[in-house]
Amino acid sequence: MSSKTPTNVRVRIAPSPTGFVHVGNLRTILYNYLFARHNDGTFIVRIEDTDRTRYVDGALEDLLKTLEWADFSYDEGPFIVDGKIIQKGDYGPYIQSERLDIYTKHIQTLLDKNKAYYCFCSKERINELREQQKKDKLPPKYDGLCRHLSKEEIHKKLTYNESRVIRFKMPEDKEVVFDDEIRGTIKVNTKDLDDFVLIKADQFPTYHFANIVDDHLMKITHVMRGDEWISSTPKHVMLYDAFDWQPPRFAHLPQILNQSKKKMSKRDGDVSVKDFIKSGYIKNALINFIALLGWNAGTEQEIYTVDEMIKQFSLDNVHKKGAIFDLEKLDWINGMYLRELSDENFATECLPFLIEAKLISPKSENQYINNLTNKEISFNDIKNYCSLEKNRIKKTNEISDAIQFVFPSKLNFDSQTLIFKKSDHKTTLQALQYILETIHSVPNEDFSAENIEKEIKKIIEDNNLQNGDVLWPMRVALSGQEKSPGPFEIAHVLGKDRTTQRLKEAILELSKK
RNA sequence: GCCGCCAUCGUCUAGUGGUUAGGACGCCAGGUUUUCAUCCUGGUAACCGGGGUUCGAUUCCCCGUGGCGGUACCA
Repeated sequence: MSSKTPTNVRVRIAPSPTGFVHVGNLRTILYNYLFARHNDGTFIVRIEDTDRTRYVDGALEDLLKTLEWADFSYDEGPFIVDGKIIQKGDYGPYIQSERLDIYTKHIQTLLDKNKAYYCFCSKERINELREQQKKDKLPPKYDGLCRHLSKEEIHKKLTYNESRVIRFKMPEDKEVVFDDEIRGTIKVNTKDLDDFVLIKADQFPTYHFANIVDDHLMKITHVMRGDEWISSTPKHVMLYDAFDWQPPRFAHLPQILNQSKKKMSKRDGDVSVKDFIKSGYIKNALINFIALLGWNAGTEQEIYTVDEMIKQFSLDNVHKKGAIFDLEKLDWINGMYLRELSDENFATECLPFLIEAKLISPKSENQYINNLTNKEISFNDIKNYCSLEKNRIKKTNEISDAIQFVFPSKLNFDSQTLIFKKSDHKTTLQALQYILETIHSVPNEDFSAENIEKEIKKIIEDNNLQNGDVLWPMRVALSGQEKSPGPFEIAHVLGKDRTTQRLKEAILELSKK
C-alpha cells in the first residue's frame, strides 16, 4: 500500500555542471523522479552553477541528454530544443548564475535583519586562524572578528571596494532540530556550526544560500539529496529561520559506495552513465539495479519497470545504509533484461558495438556493409546474427566477439577441432558428408532451425551415430569455435548457401589430414 | 580533534519481543546438453561487542567498537 503525500508535491534535482552524470547522480535523480510521479507532483531541474572555477563545458548538455535517455520527463527547468537550451516554468530562471539579482535582493534582507554581516578578513587570516585552532585541538571556525564592525567602518571599506564576503550570523548555543523523512529527528547545537559564507568574494552565492533561496522561491516541498548533506542541513534550517520561512521536508538518501565502502566517485573509474552504456549495459537494467540499491518495496520482486517503481515507491522503505555497487549483480540483471528484449531491439542495442568493432559499417537506412566480405547486409541479417547470442551474453559489448564468426567468407581454424573428443577422424568425415547431404535436401524456403534440427536428428538416428559425432563437427564447421551457439541456429542464420560452403570447406580441410 | 549518520550471509536485502532468521547475486555440487551459456535441483554462508529492560532479545534502551560523512569564499 502506498499512501499519497497530501501536499502539492514539488521536488527538484539540483546538479552542478562539474562533470558527467555518474550513477550516484542518476540514483538521486531516479528517486526524485519516482517520488514526484508517485505523488502526481512537479519535477524540476535546477542547475547550481555557482562555482565558476569548477564549471565543465558540456556538463549541462550531458545532464539534459542523460535525462532524456533515461526517459525521466521533467516539468520545469532547462530543456534542449533544436540544439538550444531554453527554460520552461513559472519559477525561472532555473540556472543559478542567471539569478544573481535575486540573491542580491535576499541577502539585503538578511543584512537588514542583522542576520548576516560583511566580513573583510583575508583568506590568509582565515587560514592562519584555522591552523591555530587545529593546533589547539579546537573545531575550526570563523572567530567572528567582523561581526562587530561599526557602520562607518563597513561603509568605508565598501566605498573602497575592499574584498569581502557576507557571512551568516549563527546564533550561539541554540538547538537545531529537524525531521528527516528517512532518518527521523536529527539534533545539532549551533555551537558546532560556523558563521558560514553566504556570498563569496566574487559576488556569487554559496550553495547553502542559493539553495535555500531557490527552494523557497520555487516552492519546493521535499528536498531529496545524498546523505553527505545531512551535516549542512542545520545551517539550512537556520537560514530558513532567519528569513522566517517554512523549511521543506528533508529526505537524505543513502549513498552508492565503491568496493572499499567509500562514496562512489569519478576516481573509481568508469562510473559515469556514459561508461556503463559503453560497457554494454542497457538503460532499464541500470535503472532497475540502482533503484534497488537503497530501496526495496518489502517484497521479493527484483525486476521492475519504471512504472511499477513509480506505483510502489515510498520514502518509508528507502534505506539508511549506503550500498556497495556490485557489478556481478548488475551483470545478472542486465542479462535478464537482454533476454526479454525482442530480436529487433536486441540488435539495435548491439549495433553500435558491431560498428565499433569494424565488423560492419552503416551504408544507408537499414543497410550495412559486412567489412570482412565487402558485401551489403541488411538490418534483418544483423538481427538474425545477433539473435544467436541474445540468451547467452550478459552485456551487449560481448556481441562482437561472440558472433564475429558469422561475418567472414572463409573461416580459419585448426581442422583437428572438428573431431569431437569421443569421436574419431573417420566418423567425423563421414558425419560431415551426411550433414552436407542433409542440408542440401532441406529446401531454401524451409531453412529454419527447427527443420534443420529435425532432419539432422533423423540422420543421426538412421546411421546409429552419437549426437556428439555429428553435432560437434557441424557446429565447429559453421563457427570455427569450440564454444558457440547451437549448430541449427547458426545454419539457419547463415542460410543454405553459406552453410553448404562452410561444410564443404571443413570436409576439404579434414580430408587433407 | 569536534559534530553527525549508519550497523542482518562475501554483496544487495526481507523480517520479528518467541521464526528451522526468508529471498536474490556470487560461489560449490548434481541434473539437462554436441560445446559454452541458459535452464532445473540441492548446498554453503549473517543478526558487530558489552550491559540493561523483559519470562524471553537479532528486534527496545544505553555504552563501546567499527564504517562512512561533514568540519571550504566546492557542491
